[in-house]
Amino acid sequence: MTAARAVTTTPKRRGAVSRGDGQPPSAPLELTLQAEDYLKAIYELEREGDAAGTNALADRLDIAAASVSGMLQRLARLGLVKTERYHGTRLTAAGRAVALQLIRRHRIIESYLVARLGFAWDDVHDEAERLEHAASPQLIEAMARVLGNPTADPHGAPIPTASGEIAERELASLAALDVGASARVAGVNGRDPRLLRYLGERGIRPGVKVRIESREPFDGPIVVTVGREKQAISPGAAAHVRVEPKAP
Amino acid sequence: MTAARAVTTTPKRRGAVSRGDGQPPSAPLELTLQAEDYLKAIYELEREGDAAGTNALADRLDIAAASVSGMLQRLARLGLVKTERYHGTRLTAAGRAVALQLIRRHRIIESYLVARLGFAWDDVHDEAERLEHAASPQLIEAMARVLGNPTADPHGAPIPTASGEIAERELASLAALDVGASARVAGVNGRDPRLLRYLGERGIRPGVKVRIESREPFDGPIVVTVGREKQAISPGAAAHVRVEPKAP
DNA sequence: CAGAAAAGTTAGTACGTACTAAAATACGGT
DNA sequence: ACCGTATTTTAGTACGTACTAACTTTTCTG
Repeated sequence: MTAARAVTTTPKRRGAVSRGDGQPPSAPLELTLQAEDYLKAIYELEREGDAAGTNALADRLDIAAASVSGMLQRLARLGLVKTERYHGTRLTAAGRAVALQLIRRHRIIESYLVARLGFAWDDVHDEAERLEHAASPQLIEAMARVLGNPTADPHGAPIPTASGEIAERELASLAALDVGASARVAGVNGRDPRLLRYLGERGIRPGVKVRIESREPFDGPIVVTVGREKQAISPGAAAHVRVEPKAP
Repeated sequence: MTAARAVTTTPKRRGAVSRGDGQPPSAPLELTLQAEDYLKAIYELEREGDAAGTNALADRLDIAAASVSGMLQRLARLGLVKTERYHGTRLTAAGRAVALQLIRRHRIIESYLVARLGFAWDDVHDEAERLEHAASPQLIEAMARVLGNPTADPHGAPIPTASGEIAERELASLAALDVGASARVAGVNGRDPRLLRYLGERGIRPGVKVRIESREPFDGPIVVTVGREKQAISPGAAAHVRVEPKAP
């Protein structure tokens, strides 16, 4: 068969996940599931430090750094991020709005699964991770309504409002507290259900009071009092526990 | 920069939507969202006639016929369909199993949205269409449990069991009934919410008894008695109403 | 401050999924 | 049996997203 030139004649929009939220006035802004994941990850990394580094992103998303570079350029083209060549990436206002909506979806879904469908708090992350890309705003708001518009998810993380405001508290990591300090557990970061279960079994859950008893050198265990029991946990695990420091 | 040969070194699996149902023993079988949509559409077309034609599929999925051809070859490679060149496509047993699981997901989600989240029966299709690809088996079974394992969705369509059995009833189209015949509405086919709402407003809903009063020639309206009122509807709309014929 | 290590980018490739245009096949009616 | 139309497939292209390899830039350390 001989050559046939394909004359590009405005094909229709493809690849993006339509969530059926018809916004006729202005921007359609349909993002792919992957793009959404990047934005959320950038948001989180920005919160944990400064601009999100390419390798850190690659690590978190389990994607090769080179691929991340490429995607960041695409997101920059869409006006969702601002990348400073060789110096990390930040969300623009538009990008942050998308990320916050995703986080709202995620946390409401987690809350709903635990409250209404009998899921364990340590077993909802992956489910929410998938559903957050598929759920329409109507579904999310219906879930929120049924739950009485919760303000925190089962891990203690605050839920952004529908208009994208989030009550970020000043939190420290359990691993960073001094010996003798007391704190209230605000939440537990982390995607790994085993870690969540492990901590949960030791009583480390949102709302619980803890006190640092001692810490061993050379990355040794941290001993904390939880309720009336003492628990020795690794600094690695403790790093995922977000706490609200208290006066002794 | 000079040429660099990319040496293919077994990259990791990509593109498919992992639903987190870890089946370590045999087949992973992770399908993309699109592949799943094709399988469902083929299932439906097979039920409405014989092998699914490429154009019919293209029509239903709103995709160019050429693209459908390509995808069918991929699905055939995966052993999910059997295509007889130029003569339509059928699901294999494996393909049918996937389609039935999707239909189960879809119908349970629809049921749940109506029963627990205040959605209107004519407004759940699109939401379910997206969620069915993201929901894990655990979520689906949790929803089913909460609802008491329903056997039909809000449109009256039967829900396949978790093991893939479906109670397909012998149904006729309202458009095909003779004048004077009575029937019970079993369900309404269709993705178009306007049609569903239109019919619903006229009392045509699953479970309702109808009687054909008259039909006009040249594709004219069909007059049916619904409850104690007479309604004149177009044959096009009537064709979407599935009924269980009854003795007069 | 130089050189090594770390971090990031570019180049080239692959695959899934879509498109248009054009060719091939099948089918119904004269 | 033939011809035109409908259906389907192939050819060629595009784009998003991923990969590895190789290169560049920045940062850290002796």
